[in-house]
Amino acid sequence: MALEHAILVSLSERAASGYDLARRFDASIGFFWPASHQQIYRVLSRMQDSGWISSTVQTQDGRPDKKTYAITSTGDAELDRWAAEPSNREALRSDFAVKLRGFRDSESILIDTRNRKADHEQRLKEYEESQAKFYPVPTKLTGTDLGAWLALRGGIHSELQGIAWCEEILKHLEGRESR
Amino acid sequence: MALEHAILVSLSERAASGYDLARRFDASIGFFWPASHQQIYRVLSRMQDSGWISSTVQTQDGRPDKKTYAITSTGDAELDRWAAEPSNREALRSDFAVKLRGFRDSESILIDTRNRKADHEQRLKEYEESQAKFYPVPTKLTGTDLGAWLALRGGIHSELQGIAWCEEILKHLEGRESR
DNA sequence: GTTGCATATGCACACAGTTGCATATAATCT
DNA sequence: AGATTATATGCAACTGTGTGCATATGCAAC
Repeated sequence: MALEHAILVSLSERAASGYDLARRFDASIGFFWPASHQQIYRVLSRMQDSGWISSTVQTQDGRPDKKTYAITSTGDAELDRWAAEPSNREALRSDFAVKLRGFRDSESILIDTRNRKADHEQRLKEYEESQAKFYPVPTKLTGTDLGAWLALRGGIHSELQGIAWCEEILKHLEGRESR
Repeated sequence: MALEHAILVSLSERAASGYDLARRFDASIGFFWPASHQQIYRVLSRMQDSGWISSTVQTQDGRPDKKTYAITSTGDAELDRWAAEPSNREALRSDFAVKLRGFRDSESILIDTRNRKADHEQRLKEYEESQAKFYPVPTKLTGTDLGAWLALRGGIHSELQGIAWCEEILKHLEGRESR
């Protein structure tokens, strides 16, 4: 029951179609809650049935028709209810950690680790660009912007941690190899 | 397709019953791949059908019968195959980050953040105790032990990062409140 | 003696997420 | 003219996870 709320958050910022949301999920909210367009369309129908959102069909020229969804007052109340509810800690669930724990082949772990590190660095770069672009003066932020910035900070912390871990692994495994 | 492999890793260390595995998952492998006993029993059946594990029933006195599972050579081969396969990066999926991003009520976020911080600290303590107990001299570790230690290091990094994030949030939100 | 806990195994339903497929318009590129 | 890309929406099947329920033994505490 959290994709619903991620969508509500996104729609509370601005009304959007399923397609728009799918793109937003690829770029911003999706950093913290990834979702495919199929999933988004399915959940949007469900949310409309619950009365959390309403839709209007727009005819566009040069493009297919577009169903734009907007948050309703019921949806807004639900968002309030959810925000007040304590969030439960997401469990760590890492394929890679299990693989490390099993430790069969040092070579494939090294390759994996280097790839992961590059991946973390790439993501970190995206986050930092986003931070520089949207929140250049963090001390002046208030309300929603402050929250969004702090969420982004979480992403940045997470990538930095991932990189530190990879470096620690490389330090210990590459050292062993060369000996 | 990863609970299977987490179980294979665990069984490759020592044969076990579903019940044993459930307890191990609560304590060690489960740090990186949580699983309930129901899920474990279900997957064990599936794995036996695939020939990855074999079982023997043991009659115990004073306790219900026990089905002990051991890894087969097929299972070992599967573990090798899986270890060589590149692991895909687990996506960040955080309810809390979405809530921050939405930022409705600063008070409930503060409560949430303090709880999360305490939670991270608790988990960190467990990891550090485990580290002190099982891997007191990391530089001397080799093979499986080195891998298990590096996995644990990942957990430690992750908790430290979580704590740092919480502190950053508190710094910014508590500051705002008092003004 | 009965309540609760640890041991031990499992079914069934619900819900969430992934993947593959399907369809349609229109602009741009080759 | 044909291919690709972007816009736009959705169904269906499968897989994985979570939650509740069911059952059985035996020990220890109250």
